[in-house]
Amino acid sequence: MISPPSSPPQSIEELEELANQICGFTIGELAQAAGVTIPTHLKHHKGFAGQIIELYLGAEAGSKPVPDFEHLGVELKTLPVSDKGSAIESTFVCTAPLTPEPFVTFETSHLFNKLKQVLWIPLVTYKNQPWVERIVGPGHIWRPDTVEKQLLKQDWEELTEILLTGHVQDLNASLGQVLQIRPKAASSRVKKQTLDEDGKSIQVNPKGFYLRAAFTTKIIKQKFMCG
DNA sequence: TAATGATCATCT
DNA sequence: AGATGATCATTA
Repeated sequence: MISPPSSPPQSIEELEELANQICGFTIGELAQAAGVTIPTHLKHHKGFAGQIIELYLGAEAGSKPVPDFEHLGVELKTLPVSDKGSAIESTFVCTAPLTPEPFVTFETSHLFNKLKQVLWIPLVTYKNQPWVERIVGPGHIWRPDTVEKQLLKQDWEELTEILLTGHVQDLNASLGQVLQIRPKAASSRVKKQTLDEDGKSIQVNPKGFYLRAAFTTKIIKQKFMCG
């Protein structure tokens, strides 16, 4: 049986090798082999699958606002996909600053820093199957191509402009072609102080950047179309 | 408190 | 069924 590595991968190649080794196993099998207690419901353990994958790929646990494999510049994302290869959920990228710093560009943004290089791990989910049966699919490193980068940049600039000008309250998830901003908090009752368009202090629900499922579906399918 | 890992629940 | 808004656990 397979077991988690004792140290983080030192190169992209090592990371890809680790990803290859867990391909084909289910989340339940990996958790069991690692001696991790398997929760009954995902509702109270939404990050469980992601954390198991982190364990097997040698990612450092933690909540730092930097890529998972900082020394490699690689961010790790698990993505639940249907048996047809479509993303089932949107993908959280990072917290959206309610008051972005002026002069930060897309290229220097926290968001792009995380999306420069992503190791996508598809988790194949069949309908009505328990989530522990999700199968680890073939992982691959993705770097946004010219078109993808331009789409991300457009959306980021549009959304950041709204934040910069204090129109946070006008934001909703329908904005953005490939990116969107949605609530990211323990509940809608959680509030954070910021300023509105007139510079008046207001309280709003914290937000995060998410990649739309249609966008991540294309990324995952590229792997199978181009090899 | 604010960042990480995300999925849940509801509405259209 | 897809999209939007709400929510859950954990760590520093």
